[in-house]
Amino acid sequence: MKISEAATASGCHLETIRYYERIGLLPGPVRTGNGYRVYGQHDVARLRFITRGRELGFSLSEIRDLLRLAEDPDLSCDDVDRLARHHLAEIRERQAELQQIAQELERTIADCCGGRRGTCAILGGLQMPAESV
Amino acid sequence: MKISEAATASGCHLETIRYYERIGLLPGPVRTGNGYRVYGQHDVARLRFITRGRELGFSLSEIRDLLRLAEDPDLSCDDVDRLARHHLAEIRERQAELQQIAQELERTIADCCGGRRGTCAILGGLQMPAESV
DNA sequence: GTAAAGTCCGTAGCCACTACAGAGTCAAGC
DNA sequence: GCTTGACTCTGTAGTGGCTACGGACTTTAC
Repeated sequence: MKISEAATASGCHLETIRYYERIGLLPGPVRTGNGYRVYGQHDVARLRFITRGRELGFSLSEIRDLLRLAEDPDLSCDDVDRLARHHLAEIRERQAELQQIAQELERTIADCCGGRRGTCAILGGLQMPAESV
Repeated sequence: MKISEAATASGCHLETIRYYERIGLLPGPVRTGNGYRVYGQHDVARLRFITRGRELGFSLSEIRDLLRLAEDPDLSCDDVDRLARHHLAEIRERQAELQQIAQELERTIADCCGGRRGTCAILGGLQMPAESV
């Protein structure tokens, strides 16, 4: 199939497919006589793996590791498990950060009296350094 | 004060201060005869405002808006409030996304039997497109 | 035969910095 | 006065993960 079909089949943007090839995440596919790229089911599966990994918040370099692990049948999946757990821990951390940000924002918004500039609690809150809030 | 002192006082990285100046977020300061930048308390306050806004997850362009609103005393703070609420909504959205990702990751990790590659639930889960998981 | 759509490649842009090179300046110690 | 080291200046390039564009070529549909 051609690149646009591979894009549709994998849910991956056409230009992104070329980008993945450029950075070596996707092997360069077979070409037709005119130079057009030709993809097979295996490529689509790989693209879906990458896309799904991105959706789950893995970085491309983590996905590169996962792909390598997935393609070496001699290794146990301990490394995969470790990578996934590490990533989960990072997500949990990010969640906690966002929760704190949300709470601070909510408090500041609640303090806003809707009045004039001088009394605006939102702008006032932004003046303060983090440790004093 | 010089740029390194302003950096210390504001909690903003020295190179970042120059960057903010370059993109027009911070007005170019007075210079001494030798070309060194000289900052005052007002600049430090502005830098703190920016830094704090970044900590709260506002983009630089949102912060630009907030600064403009903060500096125009004729406007009521409704716009500030609206911006903050909009931002909060985005954070809540991002939290929900992360929660879903975390749940999927946890489920996949739990399904992992720690066995061989062929039965690895983590890699298997990554093969699937999002809508089928 | 022609027009539209698809593909190619290379490059530049996005955000929010961060880092570096190479030059100039300043303060302290000898 | 001279050296040393710390500081500052400017401009540019790198990061990640794309996305968009220009200009050339090919294919497809009518």
